[in-house]
Amino acid sequence: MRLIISEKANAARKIAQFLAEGPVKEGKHRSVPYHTFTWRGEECVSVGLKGHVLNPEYPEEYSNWQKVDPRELIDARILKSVSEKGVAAAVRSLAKKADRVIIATDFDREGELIGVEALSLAFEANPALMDHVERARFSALTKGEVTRAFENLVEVSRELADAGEARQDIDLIWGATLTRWVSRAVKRYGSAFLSVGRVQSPTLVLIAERELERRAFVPEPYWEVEARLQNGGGPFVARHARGRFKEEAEARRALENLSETAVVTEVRQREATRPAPAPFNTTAFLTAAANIGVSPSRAARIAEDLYTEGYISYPRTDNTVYPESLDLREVLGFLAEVEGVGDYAGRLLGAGRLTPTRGRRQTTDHPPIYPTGRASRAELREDQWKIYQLVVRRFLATLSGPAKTLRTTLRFESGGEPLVAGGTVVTEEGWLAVYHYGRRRDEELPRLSEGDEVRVAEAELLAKETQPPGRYGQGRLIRLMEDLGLGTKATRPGIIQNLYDRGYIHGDPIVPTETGMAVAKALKDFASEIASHEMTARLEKSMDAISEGRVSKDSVVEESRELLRRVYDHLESSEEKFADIVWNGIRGDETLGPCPNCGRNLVVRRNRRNRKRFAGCEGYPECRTTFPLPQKGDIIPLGTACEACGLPEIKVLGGRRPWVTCINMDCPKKQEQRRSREETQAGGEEPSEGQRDRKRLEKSTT
DNA sequence: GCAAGGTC
Repeated sequence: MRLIISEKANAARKIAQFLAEGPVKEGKHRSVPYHTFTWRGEECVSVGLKGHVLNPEYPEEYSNWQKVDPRELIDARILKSVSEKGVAAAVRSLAKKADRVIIATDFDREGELIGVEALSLAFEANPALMDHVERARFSALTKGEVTRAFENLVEVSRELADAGEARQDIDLIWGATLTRWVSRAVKRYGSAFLSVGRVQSPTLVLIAERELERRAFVPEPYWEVEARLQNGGGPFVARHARGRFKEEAEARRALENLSETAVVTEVRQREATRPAPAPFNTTAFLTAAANIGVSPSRAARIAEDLYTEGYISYPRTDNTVYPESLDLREVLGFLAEVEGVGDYAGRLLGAGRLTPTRGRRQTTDHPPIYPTGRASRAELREDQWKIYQLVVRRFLATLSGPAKTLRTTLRFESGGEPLVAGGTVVTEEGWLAVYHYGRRRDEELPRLSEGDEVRVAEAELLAKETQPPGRYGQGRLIRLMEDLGLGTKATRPGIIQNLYDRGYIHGDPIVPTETGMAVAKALKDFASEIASHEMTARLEKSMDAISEGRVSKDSVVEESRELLRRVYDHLESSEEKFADIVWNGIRGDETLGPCPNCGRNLVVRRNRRNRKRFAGCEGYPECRTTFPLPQKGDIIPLGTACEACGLPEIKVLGGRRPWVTCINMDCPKKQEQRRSREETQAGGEEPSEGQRDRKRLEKSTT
């Protein structure tokens, strides 16, 4: 029997269907499905893994963080433990009955490594297989590609797998060694540990540096002159053509010069075409999801569910060009019955030739993300429906014509001052009709011609300030990581989520905590190698060299160890400074704001006996001011004061969603909210946000 | 209680 091993259940099933001469028999080893069929007169069994089935880890004797010197991890042996017990058992069991094995995992570095991992399980069960291994390399899960690959079997590439293994080892060695060193230096044990890694640390540094830019930013004041003009119809807004005035006096003079009327001096119209968007690859999908308020990690999770339920295609792809083999009309056929887009899909079907847009990147491993099945709102959860709609609408947009817009610019003269008004309207909807996300409202301007006179109904001076660069949203960060080669399409959402879970960042757009800022700074100062995205770039080059047989895996890993030893030495010699930086950050996250009684800081403290936390004055015992704090969830000091009582405000993470409150249980605002709750409760209505906050504060402090 | 990479 020939055993065919692929990377995932779905691929195993499809391979069986494509190759089978006759029926495919379904079987199961415990819960792992496999497929038996005949190919070229020979019995074959196709089984799918679950990605990596082995995980690198250190031997048991290194498991104590306090007792083991982290330096030992640099040279410690690395074991591979089975991480998917069920799958491993199925592979071993099937291997016993096999006389040949074909590796059919994904055609990339990790795929080759996953194949080699599976082989180690197969050989364990049946050593005779060692001389009977072949590799099927296909880059698309289509009948044509798969049959071609199986008719042209090649050898497993030990070099390619080695490249993957070098990546694994280096990530574990650096990650584990530095995570433990930092956690020890700062004395953060248990769940409070501080993590460090090749991808997460440079990502944290990106966020921290943006925050530093914001802090260093000096806002400059400027003034604008805005006028409300009217010509019979509704009023519209025009601004002084100079835009930003740096001097208030100049702006005021311009404002005062304006007369009661303005005369049109120029009417300009410009047409523009907005081409339909390219098909979804993972990054574009995650970014679009983030823009409609679904975090990348949640979007990835939901897409995975929709994929396994058959609603959308495989969600991890770099491809932005639909393959020839994709039957666009068939997809439109079932979309014609989907709520909200049915009519649109029907019209596309009836309109004749379909010309989908194409993105820059064309790969053949997977198609771009597109809908594969009809769904109704009733059968999906609300967030699943939102994501399904996004994929469906994107697909329809890629088959639609461009949108056309008309930009009108009106110039006026009033009391010798030039004014300008602009507005854009959509003249031809095209794809915008179905893909409405982030669509701007039309800005209508009245139809005016040169020489027309309008009334200046109102004019005012606006005092503004230049703004610092914005914080990264999660979608923006995903794109930035891709540009810098950090992480992969499959891991980026998780990496970002980790930064949240470790207490390095919060909010969206992303705000680093003081601890996150401090860890980023300390790593940059004393272990700059792990703080830069260039480590990944160099690793990629080394991995190419390994896979091309130019260098050995061992020499690359050894060289990396050597570098880490030097980094480690430097860290050890700067341990105090390193720890001080991070402690300062941690203290920053525990500083809530000024004490109302003495002006010193209120900080998060714990009761010695019951370990419960509270806000206490750092002037203790001179000042004995305290306030209760919620016991559950992380507390983020906001640095703001409650407008009602003046006490510090905090954000509490954990629970279903973060909530913001001041630390004062007797705040007049809360009392006000409690009163209105009593009133509305009499009327049988929902309690408001503030009342729930009060309840939570009370509950968590008792 | 370490990382990052697959996949559910």
